[in-house]
Amino acid sequence: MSISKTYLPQETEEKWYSYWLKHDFFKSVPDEREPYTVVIPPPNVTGVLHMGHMLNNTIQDVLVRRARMKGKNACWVPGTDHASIATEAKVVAMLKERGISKKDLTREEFLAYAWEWKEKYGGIILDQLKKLGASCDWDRTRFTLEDDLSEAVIDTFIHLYKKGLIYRGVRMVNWDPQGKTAVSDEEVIRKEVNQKLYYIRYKVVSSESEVSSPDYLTIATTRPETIMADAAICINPNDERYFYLHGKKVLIPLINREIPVILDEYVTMDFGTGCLKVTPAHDLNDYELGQKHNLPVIDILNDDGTLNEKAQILVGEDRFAARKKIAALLEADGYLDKIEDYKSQIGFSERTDAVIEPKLSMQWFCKMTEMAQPALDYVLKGEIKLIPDKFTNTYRYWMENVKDWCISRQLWWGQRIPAWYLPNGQFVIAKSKEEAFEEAKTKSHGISIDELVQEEDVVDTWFSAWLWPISVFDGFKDPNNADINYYYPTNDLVTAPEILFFWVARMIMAGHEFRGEAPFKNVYLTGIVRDKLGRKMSKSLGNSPDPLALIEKFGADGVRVGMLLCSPAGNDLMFDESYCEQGRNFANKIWNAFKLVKGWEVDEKLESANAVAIEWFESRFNQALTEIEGNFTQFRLSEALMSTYKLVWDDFCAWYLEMVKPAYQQDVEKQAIDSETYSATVRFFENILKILHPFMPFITEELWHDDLFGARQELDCCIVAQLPKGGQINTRLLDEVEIVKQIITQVRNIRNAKQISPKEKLGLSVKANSQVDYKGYELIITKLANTNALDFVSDKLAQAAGFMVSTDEFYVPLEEKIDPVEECARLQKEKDYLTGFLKAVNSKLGNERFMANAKPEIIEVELKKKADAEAKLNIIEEGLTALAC
RNA sequence: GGGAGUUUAGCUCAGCUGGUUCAGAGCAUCUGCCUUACAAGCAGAGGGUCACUGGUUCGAACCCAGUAACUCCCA
Repeated sequence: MSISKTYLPQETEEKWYSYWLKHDFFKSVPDEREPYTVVIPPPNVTGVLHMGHMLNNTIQDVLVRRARMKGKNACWVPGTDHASIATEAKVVAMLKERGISKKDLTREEFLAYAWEWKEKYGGIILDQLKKLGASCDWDRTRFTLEDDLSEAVIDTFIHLYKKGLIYRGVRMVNWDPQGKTAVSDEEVIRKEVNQKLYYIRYKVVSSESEVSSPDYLTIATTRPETIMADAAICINPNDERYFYLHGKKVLIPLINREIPVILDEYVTMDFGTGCLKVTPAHDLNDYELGQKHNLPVIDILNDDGTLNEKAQILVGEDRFAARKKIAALLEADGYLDKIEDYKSQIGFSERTDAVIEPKLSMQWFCKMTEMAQPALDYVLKGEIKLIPDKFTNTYRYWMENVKDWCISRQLWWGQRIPAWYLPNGQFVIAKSKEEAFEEAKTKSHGISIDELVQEEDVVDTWFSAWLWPISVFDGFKDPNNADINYYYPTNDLVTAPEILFFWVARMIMAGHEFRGEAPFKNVYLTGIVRDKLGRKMSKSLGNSPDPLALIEKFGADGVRVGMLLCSPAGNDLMFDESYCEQGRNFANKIWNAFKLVKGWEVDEKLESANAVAIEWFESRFNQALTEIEGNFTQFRLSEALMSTYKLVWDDFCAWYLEMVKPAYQQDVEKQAIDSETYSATVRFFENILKILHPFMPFITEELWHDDLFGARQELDCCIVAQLPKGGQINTRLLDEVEIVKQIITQVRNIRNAKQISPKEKLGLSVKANSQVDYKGYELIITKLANTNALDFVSDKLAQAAGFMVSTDEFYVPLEEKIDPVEECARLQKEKDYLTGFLKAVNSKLGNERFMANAKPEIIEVELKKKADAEAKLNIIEEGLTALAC
């Protein structure tokens, strides 16, 4: 291995990913080990990798790799989602470019194009994940629209229908006039929009005798184009202004249709004019009001959002064009009172961005209440943990107020609903036309199979996604197969909080319904990746970096570290390239530490001089191991990474390696080192590679195979190495080394302040008052602070820069005179601080209520504080006296 | 309109049961260094009214009430 000056990711990533694949390290088959299972949240099959995926999959890969290195049988199942609306929209757009309209195609022809599209673009996102280092078992790659998974969808549909949980009904749905399909509430994005409020006069129909009251009323609406669908005008029965309207009828302007005035307290008296036009076909609240008052439903819109013949006027116009035109018509005929600006929330389709139209239509629904209860219980009882747990509240609220799920979509790209209609309008639910025919015969004698017509609609994409943790293991086709029995329930699910409800919650329902068991144990909810300014990264804003370009620039390891550094659990993360830069720099640091060790040559004749340093790092490593383990248990991944980062950079590189590295020898190619230090360092390095591997798989695998670590068997790889087990932690040693570090820092400080070169050796005298045996640390101190051997003294040194660490006094003799005034000031400052500190401690200890209420260990701490401060203060006093300040 | 969350250094965040030597990291900043692993680096330093106001407590970044700003969810 040639050692370049910096780490070059491009040269290693491809090599090792292929190597891992070739040796089936990602592959999992059931065995006697404990399984660790993760199913990927399947990305859209036609999508490309964005920063959200990067974060999500980095986290999954870290968890999976760590589990693998803990001896578990790790299985990460990849796959893609057919994403019916999004994909169909893309296919329609592609066809349009080729001059083909969906309208002119049969279902089969369209699907052929769609599959062609899928084959062409379907694998892209998975290939991108490989660049990131994702250790998925690619042999298990599934697709939500493949035959087996589709069959599972149909079977569950039939199962739920038979159980009475699926029904067909007329409902007000969110209609996307551009996609020409119903979309779920979750796929509607509400945005505040500037609108106009039109005040329109309706003529009151009156008998000739009454002329005392105004002969019209005024309503306010944002949707004048729907007046032709009005079924009534509603007023609040308590509204004194309108008592005269009770029992009256009015005429709809322009078309002069007569509609009644109805009374309902639903109407807010102080909004608009207090008169509400009731349009049951085009507004959810109006629909409910209409049901209550038995009003007719007049739907004046076509599926594409144009007006139909029921509107009588402006037939064929788009709803927005019609709005403008009707305003002009009303104006011309004197029906338009005024127009005001008005802000309100409007729903937009998540997929097509079209304004959602509330529309009554016949749809298929899945009842939720019954399934929601057990799904809620899993979370409330803690059998499924949401991380962070603040989401538990939101989850509960949603599950307690769950609405039936509209599962039909007016699309072709998806699983077609297994309903067959008879000529008489009845339908049967069956897996195949033949089975449907058998059942149809019992309903309608003499029917022929050709008369059966299958439902045109497909099911909502989530109706296949909710089965994912079961269907990827063929749990429907073969409910007792070895895989499902072994891997299910899975362990951790890593996903975005945005889909907690329409995916996670429903998977829990499906898990309970079809397996009687929750589908996973932990749900780790990542934040949304935002840019530095806090804006969500999106294609339209153009603020999302290209993930592959980032990998190109900083290396996959660097990007993985970068993603994790800024990703506290559940909080959004403000992504910035500089995090990846930090990741890259870290990789480079590891690389260079390796270069240092690589440059050593064992000299058997040398005595080991580093026993203390070795024992210290061993303890420090074991301590960090415990911290890291704790962080992982709590899913604090960025903290686990930070602990690892500091262990490697600070403790290993900045302290340990500096302590043990051979002093510079001129004209020597390889630095000589004793065998004990060498083997300990190599062992430490190997352990460091192990704990780094889940975060930085490529560089660690690369270094793992260097002959520094001896000859490796073909299958002896870092990816399957077992994480080091914790060992002894010598806390006294750890504490004392902290003191030693302070001494070194203080000496370096003096150097800095006095502008003395690091190359110049200094003297160092110790007046030890504590129990610390500095003799044992002498080598470390003299080496890192570049001083002569310690001079143990019993008196203060004049003509020296002094400092205190704990209660011990240190002096660095200097040639230049120490300014006694300056020295006095330094001591005085320290004395002032300690006096104040001591005062606070004493007042605490003198407080009866503190002594009565505080826990004994707290009091003990305070007593120790007091003793330490007093001891230190004494020494300072002595110093002050000696200087005669 | 209802609900949830957030607010700690220039930035991103820790701070776990209210109690260790005046609140901690990382990055950024400043100063000095191209010191034979690393300038993608080394050594050192500075930086805080813990959003605000009150309360509880011997003791509050932490508990309670209110206020403000921001974010998200639901209508």
